[in-house]
Amino acid sequence: MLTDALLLDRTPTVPGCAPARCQACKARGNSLCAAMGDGEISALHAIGRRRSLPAGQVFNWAGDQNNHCATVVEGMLKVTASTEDGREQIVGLLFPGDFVGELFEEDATLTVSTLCDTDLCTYPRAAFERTLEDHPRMERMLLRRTLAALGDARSRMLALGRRNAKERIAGFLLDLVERTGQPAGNGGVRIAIPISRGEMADYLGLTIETVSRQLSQLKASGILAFAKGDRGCTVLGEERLRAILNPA
Amino acid sequence: MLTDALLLDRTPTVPGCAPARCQACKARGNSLCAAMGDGEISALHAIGRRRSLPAGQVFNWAGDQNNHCATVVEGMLKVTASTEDGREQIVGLLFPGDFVGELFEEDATLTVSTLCDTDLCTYPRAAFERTLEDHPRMERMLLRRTLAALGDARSRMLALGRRNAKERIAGFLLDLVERTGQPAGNGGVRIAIPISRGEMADYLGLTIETVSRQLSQLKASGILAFAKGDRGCTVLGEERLRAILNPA
DNA sequence: CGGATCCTTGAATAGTTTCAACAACAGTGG
DNA sequence: CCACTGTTGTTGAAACTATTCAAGGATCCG
Repeated sequence: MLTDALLLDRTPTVPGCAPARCQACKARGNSLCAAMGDGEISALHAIGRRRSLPAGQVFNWAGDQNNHCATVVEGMLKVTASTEDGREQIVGLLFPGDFVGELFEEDATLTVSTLCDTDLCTYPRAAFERTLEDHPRMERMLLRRTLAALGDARSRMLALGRRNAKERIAGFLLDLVERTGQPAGNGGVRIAIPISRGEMADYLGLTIETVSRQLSQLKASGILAFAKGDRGCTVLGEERLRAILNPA
Repeated sequence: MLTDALLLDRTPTVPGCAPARCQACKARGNSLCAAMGDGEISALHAIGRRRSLPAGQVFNWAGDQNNHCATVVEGMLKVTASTEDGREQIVGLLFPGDFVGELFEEDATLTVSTLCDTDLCTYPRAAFERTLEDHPRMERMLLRRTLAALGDARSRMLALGRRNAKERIAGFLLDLVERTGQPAGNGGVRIAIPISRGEMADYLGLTIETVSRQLSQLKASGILAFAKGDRGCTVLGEERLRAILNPA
């Protein structure tokens, strides 16, 4: 699975009571806020501030003081861990509605940065943690999300520890099919690849060159179709991808 | 194989004060139960059953119905994910006080099994989830643990995706120093290696042979000392291990 | 147009796995 | 008691996979 997003428990809202910004928020339906009634939500609204970041910007550096957390309103972010000598591993991707930040930690251990222009609803971490205490439904929602993220992390550990390059690429593409797949005219599935080759490599624990070579091979064998400079592709052989991911 | 040695403690609940079983529980101090007062804890006690498992026993198979969760009272377990063709990756280790199980999932995706003789306090998952709802302090404790497990998983993703064999071994040994290290006479640190070479390999995403070779090399270079058949070793060069883990 | 970034491809290299053999040890049963 | 078997760990050699190093093409934007 590619995403931490979890759709559940959509509390019906009563129009007219929630602050205007929250009412109009695109992420409201599947963010932590979904757990809050219109009355409750003003507690979060009171401490939250909207912030727009351009693509490629860092929200928080590993090692810095961990003062802020946030909800993704629109856009995408990556969470990266790195070795001292600069090797990077993307340990998570964040989509609208996802929670951003490491709670209960004085210093950040991970770097969070935007993959495209992104809107966030940010909160001071301390204030957010206090709000969490007062709203068990929100805490429950966060628990479920965290459990989902943990499940995700564990399935990626299997990929990083035990799958070869071709299998990792196949798994990644199949995740994208699930998340962004749209039927294409020729019976294939059109998917968006929202990140660069370099970021794919950082996500999959490979090098840029290996990613490029594997994609070229899939193209040559007719499983995949994509044009140069195209951030997306058409999956023509979904079944064959599954066969690669799970060899006999 | 031995027949399933399964011991059930059916101590009746004593309302009002902590049940005797819980009072005497070795894990009480650092498990979820630590969040509960003596009165509260009887709610958990009411649904909990003690269970002893011998080493090498499976608590729950991936794919099976996910009906039970537990707290580790004594012993150790491993959580493994596997590919369809049988490659295994240990995605977590569990120690006394740790929570066992995947909440809010109908079917288990991971296999949990004992690494040594282990005592658990098991709960029916549904009943546990209900109890969780009634006890926000317990839920908060579980959230913190889950966040910690996620942080752990992410640092292991970095290791699996970006570190070579020697670095993974060094990191693993340093973790053990932190967790089980005892000063040894000669200025070194004595650590227990609680798992077999094969399990180390499954944990680190390597093969048995590579683990064995790397350990032999560390021994040859005087960083490590261990005898054949010894499930433990003495770290003589902790600083040199750190230098391996974080090369310039 | 020039420079920067991203992607692709080739050749050589290095690191890990695979395959194979063997030693040490525990438990089993004759 | 001793062979027999299965498990665990070690070591060597060969094979393979992914990385590293290197070069060139494509695209975008000033």
